[in-house]
Amino acid sequence: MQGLSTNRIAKVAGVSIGSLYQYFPDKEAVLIALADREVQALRDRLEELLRVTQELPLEDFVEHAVRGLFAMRQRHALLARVALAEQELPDMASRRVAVAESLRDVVRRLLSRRRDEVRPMDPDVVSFVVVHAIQGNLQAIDRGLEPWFLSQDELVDEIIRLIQRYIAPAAPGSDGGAS
Amino acid sequence: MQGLSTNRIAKVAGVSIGSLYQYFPDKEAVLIALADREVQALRDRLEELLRVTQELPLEDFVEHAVRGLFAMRQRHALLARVALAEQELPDMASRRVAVAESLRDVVRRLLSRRRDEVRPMDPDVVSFVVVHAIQGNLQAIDRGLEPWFLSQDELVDEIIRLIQRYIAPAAPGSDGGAS
DNA sequence: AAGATAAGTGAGCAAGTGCTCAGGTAATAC
DNA sequence: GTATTACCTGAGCACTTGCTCACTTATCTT
Repeated sequence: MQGLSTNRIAKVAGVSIGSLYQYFPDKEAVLIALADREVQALRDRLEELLRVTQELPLEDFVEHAVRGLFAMRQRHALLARVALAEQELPDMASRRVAVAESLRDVVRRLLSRRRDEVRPMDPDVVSFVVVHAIQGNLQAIDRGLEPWFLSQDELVDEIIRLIQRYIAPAAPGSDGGAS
Repeated sequence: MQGLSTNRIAKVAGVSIGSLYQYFPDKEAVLIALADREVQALRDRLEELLRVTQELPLEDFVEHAVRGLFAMRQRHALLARVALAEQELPDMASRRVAVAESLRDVVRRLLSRRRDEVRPMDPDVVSFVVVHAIQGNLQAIDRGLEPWFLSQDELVDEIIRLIQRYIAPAAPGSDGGAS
């Protein structure tokens, strides 16, 4: 599994496989422990982001938040790696769900604090869409999918605009009125 | 590699591994052939989507396009599966890039045809952001990440709204003026 | 008919995986 | 010293993987 074998993990950790298996029942437990450590760090960062952005005006707050998520994503490459290995490790899936929930929860709290500055919305639905719209773009960026003529900065700027326009109070004319 | 072994592929295809390796030099070639077939089908569907939506009013067109992409994604689960295996197969990465480019290209053509109905935009940047915002959400949905209290339909509706608000002509008041 | 060419087969190889277990080492107790 | 206890080690197991190659089968030629 692409350089995440138990033998390699043990070697990198500086112990023998024997020792590794004295502390963990199986490989899944090892990966989960690794992931949980990352997840905790990620949660701490999110809390900090919440604290830092809550005093900013709405526009800057969105910008700050998106840039913060971007920086976090780059830093937690290991988590992404481990999460990918999830595929066949069932208990891993729940961790991933938990991470997504944390993210959505933060966004929901961020948005509900500014309830009167944004359009009326269902916070659950909106936070879901926001989080995964951002994630899809960040994923594309750090997969190297952006074409050579677009810089990362331009794209991040545009993602910020996407979110800003999405949560902005409804434009007067062109509202989608259909059920 | 989770049920995508050469032996299994051969069995499913109804031939022996020996025969498989008479036609393909190695596993990567097999996967690429599988992927290319899917990619072609996907491209055809995209062209059809372009044709079908071009007469619709802007709102319906966005809705139709997003729903179309959603349906496509579900149908091409194999491609996603193979693309995941890309991880360690270098030549696979370029196929994935090509798919992303096709998608962006279609969106760009869709948008540039309605240039006067939407806000002024850089078509490359916008199509990138649109495609990957949608992809991030669809991915989350078919990873089963949506919470139990949100239905898929609600989410798809909201994704549609996200795109509509993003490409809509600028609202008069709250435009992001900072460079 | 026999011979030549092409197409297909699957046991088995080398390499890698997750994991075990007989044995080693070091500290403490008597 | 000898036991007891605690931790640690890595050769090696059972298994899966991508891939090979001696061999069988089918098709065509004369």
